[in-house]
Amino acid sequence: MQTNYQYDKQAISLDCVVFGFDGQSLKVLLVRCKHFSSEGSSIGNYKLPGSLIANNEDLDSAVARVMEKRIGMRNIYMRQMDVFSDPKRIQGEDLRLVNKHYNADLTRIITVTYISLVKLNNQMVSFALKNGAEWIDIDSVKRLALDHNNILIKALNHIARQLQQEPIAFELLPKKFTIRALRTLCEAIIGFELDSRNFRKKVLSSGYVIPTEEKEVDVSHKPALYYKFDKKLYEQEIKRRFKLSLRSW
Amino acid sequence: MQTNYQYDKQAISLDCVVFGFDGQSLKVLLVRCKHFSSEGSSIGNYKLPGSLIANNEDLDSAVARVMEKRIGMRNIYMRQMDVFSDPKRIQGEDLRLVNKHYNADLTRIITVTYISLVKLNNQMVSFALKNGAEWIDIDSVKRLALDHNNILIKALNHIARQLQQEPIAFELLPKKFTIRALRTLCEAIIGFELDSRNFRKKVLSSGYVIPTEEKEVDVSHKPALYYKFDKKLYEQEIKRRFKLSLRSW
DNA sequence: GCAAAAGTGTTTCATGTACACCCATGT
DNA sequence: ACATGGGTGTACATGAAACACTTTTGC
Repeated sequence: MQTNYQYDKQAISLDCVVFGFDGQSLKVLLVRCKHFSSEGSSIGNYKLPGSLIANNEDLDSAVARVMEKRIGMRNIYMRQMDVFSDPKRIQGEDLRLVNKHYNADLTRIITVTYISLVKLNNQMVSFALKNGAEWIDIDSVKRLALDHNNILIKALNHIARQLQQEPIAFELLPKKFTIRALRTLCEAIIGFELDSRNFRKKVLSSGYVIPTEEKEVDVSHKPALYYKFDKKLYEQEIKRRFKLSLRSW
Repeated sequence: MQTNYQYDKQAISLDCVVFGFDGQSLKVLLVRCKHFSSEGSSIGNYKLPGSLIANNEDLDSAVARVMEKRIGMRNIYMRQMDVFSDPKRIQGEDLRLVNKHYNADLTRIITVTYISLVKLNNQMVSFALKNGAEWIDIDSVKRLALDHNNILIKALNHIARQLQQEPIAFELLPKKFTIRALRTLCEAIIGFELDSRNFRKKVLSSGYVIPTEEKEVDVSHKPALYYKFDKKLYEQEIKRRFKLSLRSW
C-alpha cells in the first residue's frame, strides 16, 4: 500500500446511538434516509443520527446540535464511544451520495461515535416522527446504512458493561420509578433475567436509590413504591468507597 | 458562534501514550520537538509520539507506523482511548508550526489518542535515543507540547481503571517475572501500596499466573520464583466467569 | 379464592482484608 | 546474627446466590 499524504480530503463526522426506554423495552433513535438511498448504494432505510463536524465546533457541541435537531433537547446524557476509521467504511456510491448531500469532495470520512441516553415519553416519540426520525425497538432493528449496524452493536455492548459500573440506568428512567422498571431496563440492556429479590436488595443497599411517598395505582397486584435516584448521595458513596479501597487491595 | 461549514481544512491526527516498565518505575515515551519550537509557541521540549493520518490508512495502521518509527516494532499492545476535538486545542503559532512541518494549510486538528504498552529493556532505551525519543519517568514529566499533558493524565487514569479489569500488566512485564515485579508495577500505576501477602494470593488464585522452575539469583533475601502469564488459561477463565455470571445477578 | 408482583428474611458460600509467623539468602 | 523480602496460614467481615415465605392489590 502506498501511503497517500494528502490531508485535505478527509472529514470527521459523528454518529450518535441514542437509547431510550419507555418502561417496556429499550429503543434506539433512527433517522430515515430517503435523501441518501439510490441504486448501487448500501445505504438502507435507516441510519443513526449524525453529522459532519464543522470547522469551528468541537465534537460535544456537534452532538448537541444533532440532538437539538432530532429530539429537540440539548442537555442530555452523551459520552464518546469509539472512532471508526477504516478508509473503506464509506466508498463508491455511498461516498458519492454523502459528498452530494454535503456539497463536498471527500475521499474518506472518519466517524466518532457517541452514546446518548434519554428518558422516553410520548411527546418525544411524536417529535421524532415530525423530524424524520423514529424510536425503534432494539430487537426489531434491521439493516442500517453504512457500518451503522456495527456501531449499534458496539454501543449495546458498551452500555451493558457500563451498567455494572456506573448509574447510567437512571438516565433512561423518569425521576420516579419502581424497582421493577429499573430491573426490566437492566434486563433489556444485559439480555437476561435477574432475580427480583436479590436485585431489590442490591439496589436498595447501594444507598442512593431512595423511596418516595408515592405508590403505583390501578395495578392488579400489590402496588409498588416509587423510588428516586439521589445523585448527591451517589457521589458521596463513590468517594467513600474510593477511600476504603485505598487501605489495601 | 457562527457555524463554519468548511470541511476541507480539518485533519485527523493520532497521539500515542506509550507506557513502559523497567522493573522499577513506570515510564512514558516522549519525543523531543526541536523542529516545532519557536517564540510565541506553547510547544515545549517534549511531545507525545504522533502523526497526521494519511488519506488511505486507518488509525490502527497509522499507530503501527508511528510505533515502527519510534520503537522499531509494530506488534505491540495498543488501544484507542479518546478523541480531543476542541477547535482551539491547536491554534496561533502552534498551528502555524504544525502546518509548516506537514506542508499543509489546516485550521484545526482533531486528535485520536491511543495507549500502548511495551516491555522495556536497554535496547529499546538506546533505540529511542537514536530516534529522537526518550523514556521518561512518569513522576518526572514536565510541561509537554500542546494539550499533551492532559492526554497523558487521562491515559494514566485510564490504565489504572483498566488494570482492575483486564490483564494489561503483563503487556508491560517480561515473559518471566516475580510477583514482586508485578506488584511494584501495579503500585506504580494505581499510585498507592498494596499488601504483598494478599496481593500474592489474589494473583495466584486468578488461575492464569503460573510458576516456572526458575528462581531469582544474587538477591540478598529469599530468592523469589519467576512466574509467567498464561494467556490461554486467562481466556478460559473469562469464559468460565461469564457463564457463572449468566445464572443470576 | 386466585393470580401476580411487591417486599422480607434466611442460609450458604466465595471473596476481600488484616495480620501473625516462618523461610531462605547476602552481608 | 540480622536485615530483607519470599511465602504460608488464619480469623473475620462483607457480599453474592439461591430460595422460602408473607403482603397487597384486581378480578
